[in-house]
Amino acid sequence: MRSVAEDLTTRARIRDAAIGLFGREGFARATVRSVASLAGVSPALVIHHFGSKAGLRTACDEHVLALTATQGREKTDPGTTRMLIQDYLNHPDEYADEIAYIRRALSDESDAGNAFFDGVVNQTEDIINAGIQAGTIRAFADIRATAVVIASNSLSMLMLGRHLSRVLGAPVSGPHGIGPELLRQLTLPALDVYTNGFYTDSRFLDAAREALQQQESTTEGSMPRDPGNRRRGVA
Amino acid sequence: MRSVAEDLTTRARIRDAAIGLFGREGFARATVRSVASLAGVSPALVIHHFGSKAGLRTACDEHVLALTATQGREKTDPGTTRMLIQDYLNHPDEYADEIAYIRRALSDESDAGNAFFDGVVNQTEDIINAGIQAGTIRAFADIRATAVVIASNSLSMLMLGRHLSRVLGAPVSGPHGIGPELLRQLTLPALDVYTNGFYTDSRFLDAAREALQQQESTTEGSMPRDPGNRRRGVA
DNA sequence: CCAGCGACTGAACAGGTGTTTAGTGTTTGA
DNA sequence: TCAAACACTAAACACCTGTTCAGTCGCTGG
Repeated sequence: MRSVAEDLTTRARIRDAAIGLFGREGFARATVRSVASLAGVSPALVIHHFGSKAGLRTACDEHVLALTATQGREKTDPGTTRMLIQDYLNHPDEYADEIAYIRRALSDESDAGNAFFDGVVNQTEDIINAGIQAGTIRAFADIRATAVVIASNSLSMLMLGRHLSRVLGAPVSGPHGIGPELLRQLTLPALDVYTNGFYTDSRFLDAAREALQQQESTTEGSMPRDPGNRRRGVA
Repeated sequence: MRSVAEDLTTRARIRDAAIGLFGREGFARATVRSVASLAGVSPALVIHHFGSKAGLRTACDEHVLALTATQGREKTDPGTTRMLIQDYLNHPDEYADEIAYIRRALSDESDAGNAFFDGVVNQTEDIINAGIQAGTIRAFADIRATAVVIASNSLSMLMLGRHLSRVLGAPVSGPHGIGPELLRQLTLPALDVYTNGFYTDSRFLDAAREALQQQESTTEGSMPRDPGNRRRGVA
């Protein structure tokens, strides 16, 4: 849920205007002047409060990240998730700016985008582990990689929302294009694939497994196998 | 495969430099001057050849779109697809600029991005139909929506490549971040989900179906059901 | 031979950019 | 009560942007 208190500090008003504008136009195309005029202040005041345009961006990053972190907790509980989704379906516009901003952050490869993606992957991994223990989710060989695949699939709707809506003829709502009608059309097909699979049998999987093993044996040890971020990589 | 003829027209050199720069920096941040210096010419010549920066972008759009259209044909044949993938794995750098450019076009919601996405969805639909007839792919209720889901999932790797590589500790190669090691790590988990599903049974699917039917009956007829682009939407 | 044409450049232009500066009032705290 | 701190602005700054202009070079057809 979301409190709609509109008595914000000027600083906060500028920041929110920037979040909306950065999400809609991108960081490069949104100007300090446009942010200022949207917030109803002078350009100089924007700099006065945030030091520079980059500083404003950092403040936006931190704000959006803090918001999503609060909502991200306890997502392992399916009830909470459902509540969040229903809340979104009832008040799509209130989240629109932040969603669009996150999409931009993920595209621009900013630190905030990195942190957000890491968080989603870690949450997905938690959900998978909980689901395996509850017996609702299959016990995968490489849970981390599976979490990455699932997280990536989920975020594709965020990244490509406008395209999905356009192709399916659903109304393109908000700066991200994800409206209730789009969710209505995609939920069952997506869950169907996740439940019954896409292929009829394991032919493709087996072929890929063999191909990879073959390649593995020919290039043995040539890859320096960086362990990387394979758990808890949040900044 | 790809011919590596480096005796290009100046016009083509400028265009290729622009494709690389637009993909790496984005259209707004890449300047005419930077394109010119990368191509080794004066800024004025860029305008002389393409009329304006927007004209240059249009030329890049058309060029990349033409390239991908050639490669997109006959993807229904699994052999062709495999050849393309292997070709990519052997020469990842040659495609890097175009891949990054397409990623940008999909993000910026340009006409080229729209056309590209529509093409991918239509090809996916063709593949599904062929697979259903061949018995390798399940016969889905809503083939179009399923194609959208699958296409969107596939393109998520393109959109989020850098994040995927970072989280999995795979080397971030090229401006898009998709390297052979990333493919190696994700192929089996992805195919596993597509083959055996993600959930152990149809509990989630059934719950969603019921929830949607319930919602359907309460909001009956309130939605203006635009048929939209539900087939062959390429420009 | 040379007029004409296209590729190409250096310099300039107008407008937009982020940022600074000097200066408003207005609040606050001793 | 007065000075310091604050929120805020108009105007200017230096720089960067896309684009134009005048002009040079080299080639090519008559």
